[in-house]
Amino acid sequence: MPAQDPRRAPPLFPRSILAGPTLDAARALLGARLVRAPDDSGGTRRVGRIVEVEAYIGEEDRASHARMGPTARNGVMFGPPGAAYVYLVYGMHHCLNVVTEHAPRPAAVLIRAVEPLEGADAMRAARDAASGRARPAPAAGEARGTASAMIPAPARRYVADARLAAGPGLVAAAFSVDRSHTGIDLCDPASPLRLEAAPAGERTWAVEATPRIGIGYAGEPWASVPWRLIVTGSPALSGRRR
DNA sequence: GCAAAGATTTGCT
DNA sequence: GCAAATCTTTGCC
Repeated sequence: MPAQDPRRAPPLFPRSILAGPTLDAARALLGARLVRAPDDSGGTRRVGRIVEVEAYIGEEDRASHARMGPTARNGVMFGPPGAAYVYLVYGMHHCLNVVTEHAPRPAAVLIRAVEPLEGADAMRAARDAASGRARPAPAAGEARGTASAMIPAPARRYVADARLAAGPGLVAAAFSVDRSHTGIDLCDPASPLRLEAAPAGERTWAVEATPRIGIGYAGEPWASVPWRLIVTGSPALSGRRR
């Protein structure tokens, strides 16, 4: 089989899929790549394979942030597909969503877990930064601004590469995503954070559907609809391991 | 203007 | 297995 031309542009994730029904988009996002371009927060490119997502569909979905209509927080959900929607939960964790369907219908897919493929070290550093474990050294008198001086992170429990982004808050932390990313176009190859399609020929994977996590307040049927989709058997799925 | 809960993660009991 | 950490957004007075 011929080697792929390395100069070829990365396979973009098609916006047309995100513009379609949200459950179809969610299914298609499994296996796709979440890509973080190199920047100040991490010197290397970070890439992860999406293995767990949840769909939030329409104003009628009582588990969705769109349930109370457009607000300052959720406004981007009512906009065009492909935009990032990032919010803060529990006052400390960020969650990354991909906006789906056509404006003004509000819908999005929450990226709950990815399998690291590139840049695991940068992901570890970003997690430490997000959790405040590695802090900038205190300014010493007039010699301020030595941004490279960092207090080493205290010892912490070992985390396997596959578990670095095994949860929605961890995905955002590992990829240095926060609310400032809300509204950026995830289908634009120039965006610092973007989606890419899985390489052609990558083998297919089994998918399972389960109820969504942590939305019991929504009541039925919303609490039970199987709108959480996972790649069967992935070591990077959210939740505590046995 | 204030009180309550949240699309989570972690560490300790 | 349970509770703390932490702050924005929403709901009600």
